[in-house]
Amino acid sequence: MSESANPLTGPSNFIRDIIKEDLKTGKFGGRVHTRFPPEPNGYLHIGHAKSICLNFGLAAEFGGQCNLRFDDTNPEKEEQEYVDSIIDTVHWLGFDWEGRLYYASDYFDQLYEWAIRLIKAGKAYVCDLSAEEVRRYRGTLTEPGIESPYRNRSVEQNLNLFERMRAGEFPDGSRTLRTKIDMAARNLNLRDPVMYRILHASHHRTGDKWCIYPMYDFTHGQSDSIERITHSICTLEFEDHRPLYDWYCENLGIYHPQQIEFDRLNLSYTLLSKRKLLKLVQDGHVRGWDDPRMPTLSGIRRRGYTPEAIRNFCANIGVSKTNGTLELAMLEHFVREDLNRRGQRVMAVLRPLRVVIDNYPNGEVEEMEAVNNPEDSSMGTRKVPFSRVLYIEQEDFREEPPKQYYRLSPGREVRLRYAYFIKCTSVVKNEKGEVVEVHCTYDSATRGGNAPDGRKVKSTIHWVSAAHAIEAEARLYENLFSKENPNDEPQGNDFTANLNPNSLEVLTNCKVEPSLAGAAPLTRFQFERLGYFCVDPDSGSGKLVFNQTARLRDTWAKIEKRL
RNA sequence: UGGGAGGUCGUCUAACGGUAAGACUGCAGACUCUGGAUCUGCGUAUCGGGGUUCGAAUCCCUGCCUCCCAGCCA
Repeated sequence: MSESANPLTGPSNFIRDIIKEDLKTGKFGGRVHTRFPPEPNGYLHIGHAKSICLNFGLAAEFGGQCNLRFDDTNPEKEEQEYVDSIIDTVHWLGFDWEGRLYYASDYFDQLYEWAIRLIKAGKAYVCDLSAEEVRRYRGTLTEPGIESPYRNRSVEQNLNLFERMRAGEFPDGSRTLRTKIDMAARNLNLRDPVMYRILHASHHRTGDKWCIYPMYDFTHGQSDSIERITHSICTLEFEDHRPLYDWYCENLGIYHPQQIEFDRLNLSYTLLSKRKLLKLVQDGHVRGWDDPRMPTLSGIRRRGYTPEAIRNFCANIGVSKTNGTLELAMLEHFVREDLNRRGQRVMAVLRPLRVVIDNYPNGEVEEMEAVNNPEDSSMGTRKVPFSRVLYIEQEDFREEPPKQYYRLSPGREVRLRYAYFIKCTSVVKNEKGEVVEVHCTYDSATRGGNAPDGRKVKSTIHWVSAAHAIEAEARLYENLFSKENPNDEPQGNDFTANLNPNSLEVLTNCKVEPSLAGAAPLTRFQFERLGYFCVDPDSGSGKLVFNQTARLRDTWAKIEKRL
C-alpha cells in the first residue's frame, strides 16, 4: 500500500509513481535513463540542486543512468567558464555521470539533417519575416495568428534557402527556418515555431562552424532521443512545450522519451533568478558569485554547507506540481542536522571580554581535555590550554543579569567548559563605564568541570586562553534579503530595495583556540554555543577567516527577546 | 475574456473511494559540562457550493483563487 517517507529518497512523488508504472508495463524496456541538462550561461544554484538530485537520484534508485548534458544552443550567452563550473559543482554535490557528458552542440549535424528531412516532408519552411513581423503574425493569447506569406514555398526553394542560411549568405535575423504546424493553434508554441535562427556568433565548442543555431524546442527532445533518455524531467514552465516536444519526435519518427514536469524550487528570503543574481554581483551588492550569502551552489559551498546536507534537503522537500515557497528554515535544518552529527567542536570567542582568575597561579598552563564531538565518540578528544587570563564572550557576562540569565555576573559561579568553576568577584570599567575586564576566582577542586561536593552551576560557558589564542576574523551572515519574498518590489523600487543591510557583519577581533592553527580552507567546525563555521579561502598567512554557516538554536536569545 | 497546470496544518509534502499522516517552524516540558543535541507533549489543514456513494481530499458538476505561455532565450 502506501510507502512511508524514506530518509534517502524522501516522500513518495508522482514522478516515481510514473516510473514504477512504466517499469511494470515495460514501456521503455525496463530502462530508466534521465539527464540533467543545464544551459552553461551562469552558475548553478540551490534550485538546480533539486533537479540534479531528482534526476541522478531517480536513476540511482531504479538502477538506471543519468547523463550530464549541456544545452548549449545559444552561443551568445554561453561560456566555457560556466561549463567548467557546472561540471565541478555537480561533482561536488556527489554525482557521477560515468563519462556520459554530452553537449547539445554535439548533435548540430544530426539536427541539421533532421531539419532537412522536415523540409522535404513539407513540414518546415524558410521564413523571411523579421522578428517584429513574426511577433505580429503570431496573434495573441485570444486571437489566432496569420500564416506567413513564405509558408508555401516549394521544397526546392526551402532546401536552397536553408542551405544558404547555413552557408552564411544572410545576415542575422533576416530569415528563420520554421515548422509548419498551425497558426491558429491555441497553444502559441505550435504557431509555426522557429527551428533555426541565423546567428553569426562564435560558439564555445563549435567555434565558427555554424552561423545558424537550433532553438531549444528543436533541440531538446531530439537530444533526449539520441541519448535514449526515458524520462525527460523538466520544470513546469515547459508544460506548454510538451506538445512540440512530442510533435518533433513523432514527425521525425525517432525514439520518443517522455517529458515530465515538476515544480521549481522557491525559497523564502531568497532569489533564484539568474538575471537578478547577476545584478547583485555586477552592482557589488555581494562579493561575487560565490559570496557565502548567495544561493549559488558555489556560494553555499563556501558558506560551509555540505553536499550531504543539500542532498538530504532535496530528498525531503518533495516533488510535485504545486508552485509554493519553501521556508529557508527547512534548508538550515538540514545543514545543522548534518554538521551536528559530524562537526568538530572547538572553542572560539567572537566578541572577547578579558577574564582574570586572580587566584590562579601566574604563568601556569594546564592542558584541558575537550571532547571533539559529543555525537561521535570516535572523533576523540583534544587538549586545550588553560591559564590565568582568558577571553569569554561579552554576551556571557552581565553586570546586572536579567531574570533567567544564567551566565556570569557578579557573585555568580559558572563553569568554564572542560575546565573549572569560576566565580565573579569584581569588574574593571573604562571611562565610559563599560566593563572591560572581569575578575574571578576559581575552585581548583572542580578541575575538568565537576564539583566533588556535587554543587551545580546553571551555566557552562566557553573560553579561550588569552596567551594561547589565535586571532581570527569571523563573517556573520543574515538573510541576504529582509523581505520574505524578495521579488515583491516596493513601489518605485527594484528588488535591491529588499536587500538586508545587515546581511554581513565582519568581526575582526575573534580569539580561537590554538588547535585551529593552520586549518585548511573549507574545513568546518562547530564553535561551541555559537554555531557552525567554515574556514574561508581568504584565510592566509596566519590570519584565519571563518564564515558562519548557520547559528545554533539559541533558546536564550528567544527568552531575552520576550523580556 | 485563449490555452495549459495547480489549490491538503504557518511552510513543504503524503494519503491513489475506507482512521487526513510526516518533516520543518512555533509553543510547553524533560534531560544536559554547548540555553546545542536528544526525548516527550501540543496542530481550529482537504479553496467554496452542489452531486454520486454505506463511505469523498480522492469521482462528477459548478464557482473562486494562484502560476505559466504572445523570444529569432532556455
